[in-house]
Amino acid sequence: MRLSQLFTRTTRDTPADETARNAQLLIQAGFIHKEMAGVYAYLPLGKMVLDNIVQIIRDEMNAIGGQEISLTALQGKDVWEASGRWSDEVVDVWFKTELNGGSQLGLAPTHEEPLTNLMKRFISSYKDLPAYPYQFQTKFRNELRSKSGLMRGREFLMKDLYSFSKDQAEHEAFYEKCSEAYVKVFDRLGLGDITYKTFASGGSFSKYSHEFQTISPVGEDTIYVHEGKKLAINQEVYNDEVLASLGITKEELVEKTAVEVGNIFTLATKYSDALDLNYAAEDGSSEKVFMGSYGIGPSRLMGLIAEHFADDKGLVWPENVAPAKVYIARLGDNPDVVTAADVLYDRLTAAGVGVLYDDRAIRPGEKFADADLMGIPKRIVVSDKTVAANTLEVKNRQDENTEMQSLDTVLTSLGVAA
RNA sequence: CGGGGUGUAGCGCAGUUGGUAGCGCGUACGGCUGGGGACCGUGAGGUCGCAGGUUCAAGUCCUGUCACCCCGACCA
Repeated sequence: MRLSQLFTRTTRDTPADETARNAQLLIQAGFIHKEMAGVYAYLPLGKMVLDNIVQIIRDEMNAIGGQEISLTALQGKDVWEASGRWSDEVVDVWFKTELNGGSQLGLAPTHEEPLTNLMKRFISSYKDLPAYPYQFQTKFRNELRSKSGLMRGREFLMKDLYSFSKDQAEHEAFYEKCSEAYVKVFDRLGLGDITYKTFASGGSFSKYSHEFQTISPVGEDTIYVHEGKKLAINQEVYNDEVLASLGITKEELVEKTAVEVGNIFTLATKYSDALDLNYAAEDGSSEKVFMGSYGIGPSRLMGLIAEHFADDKGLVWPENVAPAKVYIARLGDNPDVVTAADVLYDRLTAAGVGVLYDDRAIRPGEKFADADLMGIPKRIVVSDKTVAANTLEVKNRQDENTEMQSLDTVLTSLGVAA
């Protein structure tokens, strides 16, 4: 993308109404726009980051048999009444509204009920199981107070996968598989080193569950980490019973603050009971479907990644999620420089390498500042100097020093045939 | 939902004892400059959050209301 064409712009000042570093930087760099507290719009560069995160999750969900769907945000109350969750006393974050005729509707805060109900159309025999539908959906939760920028919104994106299994054994095998897939997701997002599978409370679903917690000073959860076993225990279930069951002593654990980036729950037959989701077993008897749910918040991850890697110059995106791999800073508009920069841009673009091409008529300092603020992994300068030497100047976002490289070397290093 | 704070140009802000609104950034045009957000000049840009009240006169005082931020409680 040519920056002369991009409609967003960076700003020097940080927004006054944000204290969360992730929101400040993302707004300053033009990645997002704040619509209201806890509600953010994604602008071109921000949408690219979000899409990259979504795609990584999609890859891994597909790899374990997930089938992508898209459920509705508008929900009738019937299915929720069946499980007892329509009541504001049970679920206190509902946004509710109604049709012209007066029928009550809710903006879905999650999707267990409607999906379970939907699956009744397709699950009638053991031959129909297991099934692993998942979606990326906007969830609406009327939080009393929203904060931390993208990390706790009233409207946010969530990947939720639901497993429908014949029995507990089949469920547990998938539960483990999904857990492994989550590890891959966080590795690919660059958070693997600081993300721990965490033993946690099952909330309204079951006694225990697992969360994936990423160590971060802006986190809202307290966890106890066991480095050797690469696992952790959430403070809410930090007790002797849990410690004993995991074969761990308190002395081996270190207290940390963390952000919940994923969770996996065993739902068992809670929803199949409530909504009568049954199947005919091999012997002809009617059995309840055994369920699980598995969530990851891509928008929260975007905020966390922004927050975690940022430095005093701005955002620093891991390569896998960056809106572009390369930032071409073209200094000046001498014909030879323009030609050299255009050639580089065209070669990379043709090869599918994401590029932000700064072809704007502004001073070099501004281009460097924007390249840093936007957090693009590799910056390549094309100028009179580089053209005269028949080279390109390359600098990685985190490095101080630059390096002169030939066009071929640059292309090869980016996986493009020279 | 309790406590505290803030709403003035696209963004960041100033505005004294009430007297009819200003600065920086950005933006338009011209000049100059050309490797870390330069500089000079000339412009455009406002329902002072909203509603009511007091007053000859309200950005400024009073009442109500909406929104935003922080701390707490709650929460993927």
